[in-house]
Amino acid sequence: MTDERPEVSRGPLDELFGALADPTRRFILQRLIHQGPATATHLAGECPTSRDAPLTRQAIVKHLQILVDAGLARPVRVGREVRYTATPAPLATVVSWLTETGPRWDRRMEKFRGRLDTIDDQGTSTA
Amino acid sequence: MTDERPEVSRGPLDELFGALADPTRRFILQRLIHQGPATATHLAGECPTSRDAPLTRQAIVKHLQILVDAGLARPVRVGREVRYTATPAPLATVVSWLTETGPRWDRRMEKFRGRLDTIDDQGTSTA
DNA sequence: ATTATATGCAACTGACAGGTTGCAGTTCGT
DNA sequence: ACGAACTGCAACCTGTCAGTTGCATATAAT
Repeated sequence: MTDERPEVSRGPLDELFGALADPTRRFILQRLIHQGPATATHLAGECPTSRDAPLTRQAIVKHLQILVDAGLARPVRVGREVRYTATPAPLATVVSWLTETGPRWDRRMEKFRGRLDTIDDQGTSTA
Repeated sequence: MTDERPEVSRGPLDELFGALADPTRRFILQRLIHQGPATATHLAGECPTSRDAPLTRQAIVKHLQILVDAGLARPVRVGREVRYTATPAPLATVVSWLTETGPRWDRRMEKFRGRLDTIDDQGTSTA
């Protein structure tokens, strides 16, 4: 009982929103979802940089780690390479927060909330 | 057209997701939405801190500025005080991105996308 | 065995975010 | 007019984030 205040969130929303706050991370996530799993080395050659030089593999690795920490991706070791798979399920948490945030939104989106729970760890089968 | 690469987003999504990535900011936003407009000074006394000391007014002001920059709040001067009002309309952009991101999500959420546009624009007009 | 490819780890840099303090300028109330 | 309350601005501190480089290590192919 040392703590009786509302206590600032500190939940997964910080990691989720934080992960999505970076354009490179959003690019990677969409890339993994739409084109399937890929390795950090491979992604390094694909990510747009807004500069002329491409991003380093290590930079990508760090971004991927943040996505993994947020629960949005999962590394799978295949021989000497590590293949990252998108696991977009936690996005439902974000949508959930958004729909609970607006006053009229609540009215408008209430009926969808139940369906969002049916989203699974699909993204792309690990195979 | 000197640029033929996909060019990393750089859009409002960075500011939107970035604004929502902080628990204090989420608290303020919800506070403004649910309890109505308030001044920075007033909010300073309400925000949970996870520490024993409350946040400074200046800290709140900075948070509010970030929300304003993201289009999620709007300052209204009333005499000597500045009352901040929530303008949650841009959240539709976030939901929109989320619904366009998943493959099956698209199927599942496609029918809602049109309705999201009906959320009223209370203050997105920075111009 | 040797070489090429891919990941893992650590140190380092530059920039920005969150937060504080102090002070100056405005507006309200009496 | 005078003091109280509120906002605005600027400097400053600290930690974290994005990104890089260099090197070590593990696996695959020949």
